[in-house]
Amino acid sequence: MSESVRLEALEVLDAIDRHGSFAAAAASLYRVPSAISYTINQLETELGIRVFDRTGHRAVLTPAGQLLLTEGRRILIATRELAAAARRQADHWEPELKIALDTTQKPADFYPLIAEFTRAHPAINVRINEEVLAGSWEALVDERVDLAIGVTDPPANAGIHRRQCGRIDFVFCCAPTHPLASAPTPLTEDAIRAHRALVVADTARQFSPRSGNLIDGQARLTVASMRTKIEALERGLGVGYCPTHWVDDALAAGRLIALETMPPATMRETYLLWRRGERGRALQWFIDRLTGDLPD
Amino acid sequence: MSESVRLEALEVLDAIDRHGSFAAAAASLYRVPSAISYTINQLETELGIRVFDRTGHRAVLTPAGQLLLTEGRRILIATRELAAAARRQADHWEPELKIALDTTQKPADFYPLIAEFTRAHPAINVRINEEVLAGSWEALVDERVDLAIGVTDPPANAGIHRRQCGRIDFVFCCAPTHPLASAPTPLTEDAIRAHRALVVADTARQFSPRSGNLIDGQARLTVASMRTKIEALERGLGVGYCPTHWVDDALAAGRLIALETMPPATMRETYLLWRRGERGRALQWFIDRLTGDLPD
DNA sequence: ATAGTCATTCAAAATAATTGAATGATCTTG
DNA sequence: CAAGATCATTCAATTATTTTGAATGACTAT
Repeated sequence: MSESVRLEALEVLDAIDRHGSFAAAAASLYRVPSAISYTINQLETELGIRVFDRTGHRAVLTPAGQLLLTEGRRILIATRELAAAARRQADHWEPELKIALDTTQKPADFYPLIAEFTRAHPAINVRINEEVLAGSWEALVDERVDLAIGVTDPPANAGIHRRQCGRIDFVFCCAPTHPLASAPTPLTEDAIRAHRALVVADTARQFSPRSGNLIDGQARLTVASMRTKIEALERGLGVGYCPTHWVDDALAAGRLIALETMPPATMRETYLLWRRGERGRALQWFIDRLTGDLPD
Repeated sequence: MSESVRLEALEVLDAIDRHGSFAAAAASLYRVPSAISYTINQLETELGIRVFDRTGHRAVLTPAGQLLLTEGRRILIATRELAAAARRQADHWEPELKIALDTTQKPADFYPLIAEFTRAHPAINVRINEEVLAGSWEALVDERVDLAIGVTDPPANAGIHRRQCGRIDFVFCCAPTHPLASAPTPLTEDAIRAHRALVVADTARQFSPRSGNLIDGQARLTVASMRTKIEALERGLGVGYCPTHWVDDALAAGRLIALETMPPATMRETYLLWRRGERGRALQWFIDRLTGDLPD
């Protein structure tokens, strides 16, 4: 009456099924057969149903017993996993680590690191969000992510720890067919302003969107990611600054051309950000790796 | 050591969280506070971790304890649902009823019946497959479904129970723009053979496909369902027999025209089929309803 | 037929859970 | 700031539950 199904009973049910009889199950659990009968009886009276059909020599599962067995196994597994997860959590290994990756970073550059982590810690889930400009910072503050990688110009905040983890050079690009491609360089702001800028949308939800490398008064085409921005640049839909490592291939293949600007494209430092006080070991693992040998 | 997490402990954890303190939880469980301490201590020693932080006045969950609470609640719910499902199963209410609906039947005709059933038995899942010709029968024999509705010409089989549940009239149809539309009626087999037949593909996987209402030597266009067949007929892609209730609208709207044939279209009886010996109450519910007042 | 296996029952023994009183720590409130 | 209230823990005693072991009857295989 207190609890209708006890894990103990599900455990016994599993043992009976796997060993073929009450007696064999009893042996496998280092108990006596009557103890098995007792547990199954208790289960049956509690549920008010028959779990085994005893008309024959050996007891055989009823359909309801079959259901209890198969679904019960799921519950047993979930329970064991919960115990393991709780122990890991107590050991400061998070069950899940959520990472915001700034769109200036190429996700593929991080795959080897992720692969290494998941190999070492198969039970810990890793989730990667791609974020733009203030999006990473906001996600961190809102506790939607635990670590932000590759953020440029993070605001100062006492609750957020930062560490420089690389630098990014930008280059002004457009398609070879774009009118600006044949303009005299270095390009002035006025020359650029006459053409549509390709902008990756800030993923921040609440904070006022920042704009990076942008000239006031310029028409914009806003896209969702760096990858889309570069595709749009290649198709001549606009112009804009891109991280050099994102456009190396396109520049080498002639799908884009680089143009000097005045003032020149600024180099920016990229930061690793995490909430001060968070001491999860998975988080620490990534921080150590990313500031030890810089992936960029 | 025997079981690392007991449902009892998860229950207590839940009560502590919901009532705010060990003392309040004890009251809600009609036990004494020390019993709560005992259970939590047992959980902690079992897992080898702290579940509550007792530095302050009142005990507060550690991150690991939080994990145990939230995930543990899922397990408690799953366990209660399992108990309920086992009782229903023992009461001969199947956890799920799988129905094969022959393509000669319009699914919409059965929605009210399904709705009535799911309203009366919200916990029982209903799954409907649409099947063609031998497909329903095969799905039944293979135990992929429990009930087949609207099957024509079912083979005799000792293990399969059948009951007539309606009849279907067929009518030979084509688009008004189709060459046959202006041919002299009744159409002879030779006249029909010259034109492509629209055929719904038999969904049987192993048994040799049957063909319904088909003349040998006729070119075919095979489609996946009666709905597709009628759409293809309307677009003049072929000719063929259709159940009258499927094409009423199209005939009335002039999108299809009906043609007499010699020999004339045959009426077929439709059957309800289920495996002999299956006595589930959900199955019986549908059998009773479908043979009580015929939905067709 | 007979020896072996199987599940059950029941009383006894062993184990586990619960209680209640005592304790110290912390919070509330006047 | 002191007094009273609330909180969680401990420990020995009590109560409840589980496990055992021996006896029993039912079935199987040889």
